[in-house]
Formats: sequence, structure tokens, C-alpha cells
Amino acid sequence: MAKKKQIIHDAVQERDFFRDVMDVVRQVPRGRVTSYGAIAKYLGAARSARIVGWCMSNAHTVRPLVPAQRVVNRNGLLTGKHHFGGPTAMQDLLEAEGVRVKDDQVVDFARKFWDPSVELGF
DNA sequence: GTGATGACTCAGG
DNA sequence: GCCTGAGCCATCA
Repeated sequence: MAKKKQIIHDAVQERDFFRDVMDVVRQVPRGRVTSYGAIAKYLGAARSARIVGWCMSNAHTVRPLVPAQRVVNRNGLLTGKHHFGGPTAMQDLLEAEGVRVKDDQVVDFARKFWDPSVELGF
């Protein structure tokens, strides 16, 4: 266990922060979406939304797969769709779950918004 | 150890 | 209402 710092190589996510984020994201119900800020806030790092985003960049590289498509920015915009390997991969995934996406933006975002700090009981 | 980058967010003009 | 700047934290070169 010397090179644990090498990063989430395959299924090794030892980073507490990373694992925390993954855990929260995986708790997002199907058909719902959340924001980086909400996750960060739930983790106690409301000002670390960027870190959450960084974790998501690695989210699709680990197992089990994380529904990162359910995580969007505060605007409900699919900022990270470009990281899914396809220009519409993220959108397709969301639409497959019942979340309508238009112009790279979640339709009725406010209604489908899922706040871990609230849904999980804070 | 410093600098740069990043799937963000908020405040100010 | 839109654009700009700054803050924030973690990782990598």
C-alpha cells in the first residue's frame, strides 16, 4: 500500500473525499439531478464545488460506475457532458432516466433537483 | 515548494 | 441581464 496516492487506478478509491462524493452521487435517485454545490455542501465543503467536479472527472474511471450524469452545475447545465466520451452521452443517459434535457440543460431542473442535505435529512 | 488547472459558485459593476 | 473577477480546495507537472 505504498502507491495508494497513484489515484483511483481501477476500483481503488481510497480518497475519503472522492469516496464521499461518489457515495452521495450514487444515492441520487433515478430521474433526479443534483448540483456540485449541493454535494459539496452536504460534505461540509460548500466552497469546494470545484473539488466535487474534479472527483466526477474520475468518476467514470472507477467502479462501480457513478451516475455522474445526474450531477450538473447550479444552472442545471450539463457542463461535464463533454467528459462522457460523447457529445450527447450525458444527455442520452439523463433522457433515458426520464430527465428531459434541452440545449444541454436539464428541463424543469428546479423540480428534479435533489438536494442530499435535504433528502438525506442533512 | 510553486504554479497551473479544473465537470463550480458568489458577488460586484 | 450579462460579463468579470475573485474565492475556494485538491491534484498534477
